[in-house]
Amino acid sequence: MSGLSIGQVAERTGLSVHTLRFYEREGLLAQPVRRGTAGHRVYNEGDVAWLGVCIRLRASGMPLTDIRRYTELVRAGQGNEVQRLEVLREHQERVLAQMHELDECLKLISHKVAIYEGRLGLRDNVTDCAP
Amino acid sequence: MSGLSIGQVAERTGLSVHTLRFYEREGLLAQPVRRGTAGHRVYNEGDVAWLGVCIRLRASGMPLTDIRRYTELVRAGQGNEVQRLEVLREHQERVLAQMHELDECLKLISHKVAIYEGRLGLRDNVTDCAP
DNA sequence: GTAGAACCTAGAGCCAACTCTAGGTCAAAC
DNA sequence: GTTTGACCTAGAGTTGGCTCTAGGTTCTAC
Repeated sequence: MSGLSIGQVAERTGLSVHTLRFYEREGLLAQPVRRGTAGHRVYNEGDVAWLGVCIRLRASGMPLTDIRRYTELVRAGQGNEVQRLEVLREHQERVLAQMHELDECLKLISHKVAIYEGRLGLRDNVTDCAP
Repeated sequence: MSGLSIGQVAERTGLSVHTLRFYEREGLLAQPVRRGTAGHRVYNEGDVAWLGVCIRLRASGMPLTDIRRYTELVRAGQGNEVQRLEVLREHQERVLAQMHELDECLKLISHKVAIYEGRLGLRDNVTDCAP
């Protein structure tokens, strides 16, 4: 069932093998990756799932250092739930702020798009305005 | 009414004077900034407004090269509305995609937050689950 | 037995987007 | 008249996050 090569994990996660090794060096893996013959990395489903979490966190702008911190807390085991919550809540705030920012930006862009569509006659009755 | 120093613009936009000069070098300003005594930059309200747009675009992840491209189109004057629309629509798509991604991430984080709150007894009836 | 593919390590390189430094000008305040 | 502060240029340095290279091993297929 388990026992994936780095290439397989790369394929499944969308990360490059380079990035997978890099993430490991950076301490983003919950457990140290096991090694098979010739020192080849052997990943399991848990690793892939954890990488999925890391990818989501990265995609939402969490810096690698924060992901590492969180990973270290998870690795340390029970007893630090308060700190984990702290990290997560902090990021949650950032994500919400970022969503709000994107929303504002979207308004601006949509407004401009409407203007240009109006100018090009693709749309009617748009009152133009600068800039 | 108009006639702002770089320092004043920095204060009003939240960008550093370094960044303002950098953005200018990078061609992000719709018009070349006028110069006053001793070659000092003199900005007007239009410049500040345009910088506001650039800031929004940056905040939503548009790379400087794309902002420059858009700026160049605007600078070139009427006749390229189709291209401007293209740039804007492309970015609009990216922003929407990014919002969707953030949404997914937020779900994940909120789920985890709920789990830890549950473990800490800050919340009831949360069914735990890995990872 | 040899060619090719997939892996390994250590470390260099790259890119975007700033950010800072050195060395200088200029005007106003003391 | 000199000090202070805000500005100037050109160019170097930094940071984060990858991405790639060189040189090597090991397994599989021909």
